[in-house]
Amino acid sequence: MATAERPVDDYSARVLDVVDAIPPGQVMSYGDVAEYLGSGGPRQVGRVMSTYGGGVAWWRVLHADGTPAPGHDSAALARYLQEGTPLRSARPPVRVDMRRARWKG
DNA sequence: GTGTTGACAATCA
DNA sequence: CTGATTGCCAACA
Repeated sequence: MATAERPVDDYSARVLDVVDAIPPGQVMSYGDVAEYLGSGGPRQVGRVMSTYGGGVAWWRVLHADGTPAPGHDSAALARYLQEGTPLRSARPPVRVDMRRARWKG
């Protein structure tokens, strides 16, 4: 086997897979991803994102109130404007219109 | 085994 | 909007 791809855990792999499946212009909250997986909780998803999130569209994963991750709100805003994500506030505090941008698998 | 912390969520003041 | 509080789950010292 020699398939030593990402030594990521099974749970982390699922989280990354879901995030990678989110289409542009759409977003999911940490709790939504956790619920989608049916295991763990929003905190586990957030922890996975902080560890392996660098390989996926982390900006498509935000808080339940539509605010992007900390330290990336500026970068995330640029992505939203580029992807055409429905924003409620186009300037800090950046807020995404979860009512429309919320994606379900 | 216990206590603290965390890219959370929801509610109340 | 800020702060406090509770619930949830896992990692870490």
